[in-house]
Amino acid sequence: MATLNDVAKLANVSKMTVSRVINHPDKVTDDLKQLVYQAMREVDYHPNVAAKALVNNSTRIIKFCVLEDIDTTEPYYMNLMIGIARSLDAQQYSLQLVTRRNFDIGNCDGYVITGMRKKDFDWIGELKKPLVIFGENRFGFDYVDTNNKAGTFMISNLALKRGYERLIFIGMDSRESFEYSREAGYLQLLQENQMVSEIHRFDNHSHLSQQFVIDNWDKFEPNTCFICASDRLALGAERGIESCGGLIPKDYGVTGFDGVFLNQVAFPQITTVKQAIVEMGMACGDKLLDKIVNHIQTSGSLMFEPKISVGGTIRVNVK
Amino acid sequence: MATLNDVAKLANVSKMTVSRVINHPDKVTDDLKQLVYQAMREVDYHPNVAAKALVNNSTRIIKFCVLEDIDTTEPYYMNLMIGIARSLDAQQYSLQLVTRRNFDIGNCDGYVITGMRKKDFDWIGELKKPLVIFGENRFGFDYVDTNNKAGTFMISNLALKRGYERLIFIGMDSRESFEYSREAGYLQLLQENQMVSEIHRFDNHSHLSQQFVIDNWDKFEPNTCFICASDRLALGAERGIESCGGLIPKDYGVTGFDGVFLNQVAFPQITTVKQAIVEMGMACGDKLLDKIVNHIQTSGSLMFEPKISVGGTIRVNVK
DNA sequence: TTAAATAATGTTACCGGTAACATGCACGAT
DNA sequence: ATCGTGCATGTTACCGGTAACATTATTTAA
Repeated sequence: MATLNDVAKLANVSKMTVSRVINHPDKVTDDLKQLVYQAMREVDYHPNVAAKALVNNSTRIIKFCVLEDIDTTEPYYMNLMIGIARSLDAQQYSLQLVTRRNFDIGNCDGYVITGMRKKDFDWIGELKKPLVIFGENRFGFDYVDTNNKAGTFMISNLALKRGYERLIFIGMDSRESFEYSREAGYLQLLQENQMVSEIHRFDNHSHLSQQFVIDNWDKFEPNTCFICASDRLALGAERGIESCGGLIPKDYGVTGFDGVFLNQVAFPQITTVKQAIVEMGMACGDKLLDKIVNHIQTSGSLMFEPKISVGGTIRVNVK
Repeated sequence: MATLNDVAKLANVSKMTVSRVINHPDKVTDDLKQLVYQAMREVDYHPNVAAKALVNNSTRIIKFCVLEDIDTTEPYYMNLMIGIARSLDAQQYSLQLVTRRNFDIGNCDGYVITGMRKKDFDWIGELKKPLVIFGENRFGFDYVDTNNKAGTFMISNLALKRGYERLIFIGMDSRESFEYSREAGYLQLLQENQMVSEIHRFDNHSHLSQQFVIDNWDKFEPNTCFICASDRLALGAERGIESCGGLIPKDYGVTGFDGVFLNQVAFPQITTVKQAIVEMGMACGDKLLDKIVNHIQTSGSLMFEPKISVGGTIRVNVK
């Protein structure tokens, strides 16, 4: 690999001038810059990341910390990682995947943390390196997330427009911010339309929502739509309805939330709120690097507007 | 952060002695070793990875390259990554996720490559850094994989033991090594039992196997089991059978392959060949680091024996 | 006209490790 | 007693960058 020195010799200048061309180009004359650029191209110069890291006392490593149980979340986080990695690569940072188990092992320059719960507030606050949280939170940490409230509002509205008269919310049994926001979107729509709300909550497993639908089947009149807080719950609801002989989407509607993988393997595919996960991953990376490079303490949060992904679980036209 | 020098001063020795205690402990007397260890503990010494990387002309970065389209494979690879990351972390290496797009950007010390197809043989052969392929191949690259043949043999045998009289294989329409091996396991069992084989191949999408079952429903007599080369195909077959009114597992059986996620979201859950993916990921990491650290050219391949994950798509007892 | 300010480039030292060589000391053979 | 030998430890230089300071050339102000 060619080094600064190689470039310097070829261009007949000192290492320092080459370094300046890269880092402080305004302090070098245009003539020299051209010379140096030319030499860099000739020897195919790429900076040595380790040397930079050493002199800057940095590691060029970003830890991506997944605090949730990985197996409940796999497909989702893979996309997020791809986004983060894409952003970091561009600036020669590399991504390290950690969990609660091995969080402390080894050094890094910053963190992207996801799956944070209330109880994590304390130790995360103690961290000395910049961080970005993936997932809304009310503790003041910078975060990136989907606009959860807008998502459920939007899809509840769609269900209403398609003629379902009763909207029942099936939420996640966790007192976390994103869940509140999703419920809030549903509630807002119902209030605006003077409808009666009904919310049930379960752990995020399809068999629980499925069982719920089966157990209460006699209470659900045709023309009901289940607004679910996750595709997993929607999948269960869909199965429950089908096993009770309900017709989807004619008599019963189901909507999900996430739009990663599960909505597609369901049959019929779930009409869901699709999050722009790869893009959010890139935003996490960009935001974090910005904080690291420019020594910014707080840079505010970022909400991505979700889109509706059309499947076959709600009617295409008004009944 | 404490450095070698800090430790050295505290222990009243030179940097070099401390370095030797770490890297060549046999060249230092026991007394000094104790002294140095004590000092290291006192200042909480952790080696500076960047400095090591600089002097060894290494990067401490391993690229994990997914050559397949990520969206068809998400849940699978997330687990693999977790395994790889776990292995690398222990030795202070960090993992970089790359795809075809950004493969060349930035330096590294080695590669774990997955989703390799025949056409990739050439350029992978040109790589100058150590590599491990995830997924069997017949080009001589070291690999880690499940024993695919044993897997389909095992599960076909189970179907047979449970009394299904006809076994139909639904494979993937790709002329890759792992597919051949999976078919081979099936074929071997059928030959040993003097049964007639029947193989169909599709792209790895559930709706294709589903459509196939529906289109040919009249040809499938009760007591048939579909041995599928992936959980995705199995999911489709399961749906096809159900939509035609076939009873699972009473009259029809379905088996899958992979045991990651999809088999669990199916209903009933798919009886499948479960791969030990996290462990294989760790093996990839360990193998690669071994090659890097010890300058080994070729270290042979590694086959993991799969296990059967029992779901509800084949009978529990003989009919 | 000349001293002082300013801009462009070069020199040196350092980041935290490690290899290679240098030193000093104990011990056995002569 | 003398010398070589081997072992334990220390010194030096270097990996590839960058900050801080030094030097030189060019302007500007008095």
